[in-house]
Amino acid sequence: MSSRRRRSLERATLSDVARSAGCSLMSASRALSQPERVSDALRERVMAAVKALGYVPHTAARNLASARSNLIAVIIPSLSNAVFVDTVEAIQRVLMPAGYELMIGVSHYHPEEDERLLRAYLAHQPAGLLVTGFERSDAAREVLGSYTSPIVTLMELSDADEEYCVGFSQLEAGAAMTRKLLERGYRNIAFAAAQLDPRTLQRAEGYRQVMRGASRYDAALELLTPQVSSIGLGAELLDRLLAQHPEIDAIFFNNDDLALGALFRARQLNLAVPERLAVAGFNDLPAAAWMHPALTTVRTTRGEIGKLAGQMLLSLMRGESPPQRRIDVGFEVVMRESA
Amino acid sequence: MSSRRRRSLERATLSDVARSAGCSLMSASRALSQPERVSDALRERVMAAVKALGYVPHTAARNLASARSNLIAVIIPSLSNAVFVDTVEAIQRVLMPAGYELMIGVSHYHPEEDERLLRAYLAHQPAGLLVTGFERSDAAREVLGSYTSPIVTLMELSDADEEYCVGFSQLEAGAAMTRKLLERGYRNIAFAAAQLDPRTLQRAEGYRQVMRGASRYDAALELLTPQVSSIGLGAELLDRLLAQHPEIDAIFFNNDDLALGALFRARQLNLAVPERLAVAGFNDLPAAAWMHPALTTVRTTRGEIGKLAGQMLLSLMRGESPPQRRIDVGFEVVMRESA
DNA sequence: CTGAAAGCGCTTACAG
DNA sequence: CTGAAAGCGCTTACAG
Repeated sequence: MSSRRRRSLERATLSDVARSAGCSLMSASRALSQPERVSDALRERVMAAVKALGYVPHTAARNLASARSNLIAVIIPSLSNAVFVDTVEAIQRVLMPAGYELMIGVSHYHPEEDERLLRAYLAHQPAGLLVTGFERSDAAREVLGSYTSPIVTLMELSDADEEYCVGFSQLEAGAAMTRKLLERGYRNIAFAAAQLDPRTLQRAEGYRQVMRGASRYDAALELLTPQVSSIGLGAELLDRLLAQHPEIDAIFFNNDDLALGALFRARQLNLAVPERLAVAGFNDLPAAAWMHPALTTVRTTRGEIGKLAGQMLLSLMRGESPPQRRIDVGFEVVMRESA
Repeated sequence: MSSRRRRSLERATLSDVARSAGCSLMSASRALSQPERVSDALRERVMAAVKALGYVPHTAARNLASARSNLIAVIIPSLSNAVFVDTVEAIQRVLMPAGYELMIGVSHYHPEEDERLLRAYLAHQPAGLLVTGFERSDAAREVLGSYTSPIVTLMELSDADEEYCVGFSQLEAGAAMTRKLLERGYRNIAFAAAQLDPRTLQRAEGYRQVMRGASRYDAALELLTPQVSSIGLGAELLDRLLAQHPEIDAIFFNNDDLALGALFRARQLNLAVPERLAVAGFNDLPAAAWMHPALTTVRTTRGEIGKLAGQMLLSLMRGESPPQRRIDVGFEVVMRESA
């Protein structure tokens, strides 16, 4: 009668089901959650009532009452980047069959967004949390501090070795590609990056260390821009780098989108790749191998990262302690035609 | 004392906050949700307690008590397809500032997944629902039937005109590109598609109608495969089509990934595009314009779709009736070099 | 401006 | 195998 009652008219509750099945609320509850602990007759009556009323259980109420949750929050910086899509898909493939539901939050590489999402998602009491990388604002860190369920970090490896994480050394990957480029004889190797998220900067640091080690480091050959990565931006970065430093003989791009753009631009400019200019990328997206020349890049196993992180979280949520706190999935430098 | 109590030790509740602030539970509640209706002194004490205890409100409890929800469920078939990523991003941009949170579900083009997601998400009592297209299983339709909050359908337009939807006529888009190809003088135009979701089939139907109208329809030139779209598959479809029907002078691909693959393959085979074979795609992904030859394709405004659908949902959730139930955002045939 | 009580829809020990 | 009661964390009318 009160306006609160009105909702019951709109959607059936468990107590409607119980009434319709002629049993108590809690028998109805049990028939649904532990069907084997209930008589066949009761179970059938309840199921019939569920069907007749179109009953859909109220997850939030269930979670609240049971002090459990089937929600997993995963926070990634971007969905436009295929790397994270692959990771999320893999996570979903292991967590969904286990009865969990994913809440996917996209921070767009903004620390404030990251914090906002963390706050919003933790307010849902997720059973587990998957975050990308270790860097976050103090406020975000504080929010995380009050969270008591398992957390697994994606993409990066903790130095501290006291956090659960699945990833690879971004610095090492940046270093490895730079080393290869030097081995191939390139001397004036530029590094071009956008977005400037922590992983990009770690790769840049890897590049820097190797270039310094070879006494070839020149800060002017580093082009870092906070803009969003895109094919068009890659083309633009190529233009800028070559205009200012025609001596450049190779460019190592922070990701494949940028490198693809550079390859397209080189073609427009009739620049011979890799003879005049070598181009390398990062991630090995599907298009990389198909380009002409085929793109030299670093292959990352994000599917593996998602899968292993999902499994680690699963075992943590079961209260087990996983064999390893930190899983290094590695990476692979793939030399193709462009460098 | 009981094991139930233990949770309170782990995370602060509103009643902990109230105790710490020396006020009633409901004053604390009010201080948080309607800060202006509370004295400055009280507000400050409550805020201090919140901070000190690291209190995070329990969204599920709030939603349950208030019979409201800040959750919006959106169900899309894929995240690997940039089209849906763009759509979701746009939706998020309008709904998030309004205080809503997105639950993103990916059905992988499987009706059973679609149904499962619908069931799982509706169990969270979302304030609104965004779904992709109209086709779904009977079971899914039944689940939807019990849902009483607003629903807006993305991508397609309803014939019935009794549903809320934002999209464009996929059939018309397929027809328009086919017409253009005929105008350009191509005669043996093949249609190649993967995934075979409803929208793909509608585009195929558009192609069919136009080809029939021109008395050029040949069922053998339609290559439909349920496989997942990818660049590699596009290359493969080109091979198959040309092997069986060398007379083909143009291929209209169901999406850009496929068309890109065909362009790459054509280059490997030294096939002149468009002289020997014209290639057209669908969606106008970023790479399309950069290819060589640049890809002829159909530009779809998924950002617009997401934005308008989000706005429509917003006004429906406010109880308003939006000016239009059905918004046609159209499409644009973009003729470039490949056809 | 502030508070006591009831209730959101469900589950969990505890009895029988 | 089944049920009455209490409680999950919060908000909502209703009083004062």
